[in-house]
Amino acid sequence: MGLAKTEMFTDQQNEIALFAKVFGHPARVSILQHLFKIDTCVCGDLVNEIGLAQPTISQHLKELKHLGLIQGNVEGTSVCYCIHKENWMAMKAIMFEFLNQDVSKKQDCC
Amino acid sequence: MGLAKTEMFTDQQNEIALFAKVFGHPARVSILQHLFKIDTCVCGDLVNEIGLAQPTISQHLKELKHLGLIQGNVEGTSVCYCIHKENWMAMKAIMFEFLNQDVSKKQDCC
DNA sequence: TTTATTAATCGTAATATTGCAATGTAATAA
DNA sequence: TTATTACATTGCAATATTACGATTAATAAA
Repeated sequence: MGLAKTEMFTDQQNEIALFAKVFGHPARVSILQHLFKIDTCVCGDLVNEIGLAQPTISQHLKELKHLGLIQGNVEGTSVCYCIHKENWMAMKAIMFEFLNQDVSKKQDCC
Repeated sequence: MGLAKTEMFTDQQNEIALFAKVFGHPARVSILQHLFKIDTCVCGDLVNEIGLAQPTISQHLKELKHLGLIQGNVEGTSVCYCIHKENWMAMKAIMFEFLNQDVSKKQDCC
């Protein structure tokens, strides 16, 4: 049905999935890496940096913003984007907890 | 077009996106958490554990296996699944590098 | 005001994902 | 041999995602 049955999972599981999903496209990974690489915020050159059309980039930015991972401020006719530090760190903590489950104590089964 | 233009991104960006995408569904998050929680491998009870139909679980397992994050061994009529330790740790290193970019030195712009 | 610039939104086509009923397959049990 | 059990595969309907042309909105520059 193309529709995840979120109601049968915990809030934590759904939250992990939401964050992961936003990283599940290379364009958004690229946007975030670029925002990290440059030391200030980006005002508009993301379209040149990445090779996708402006509406496509705008859509990806919207999704990142919707999850709170980036923030955008209007600066004249352009918009300045940067990582939302606090929310990024909060997301990181959630993802780390999931990824960091200790695998070493598991016995070799199978 | 519903089709990611992977050729315009780096291998690293595409790899991060692939791993993230597989975590982008709560059922797969739930499956992985269950495999971590129990100390041995799971022989079949994932369908009871999670409330989805058997073909649906089977499909999610297939995707996890395809990325190498889990392994499954036939054990009579049932199949035993567990985390693939080595591949999990390799994936973790890649995801950590992406998530762990230092946010503290960025100035407040915007 | 007119024109340019920048980015968001709308509409739409192409493709992907999710979920499950039905069916297939392989191993075991009776 | 004939169930039975456990899981995989197939096929399909419903929904989601991706990408972009066209348009709109807002501000800046002329």
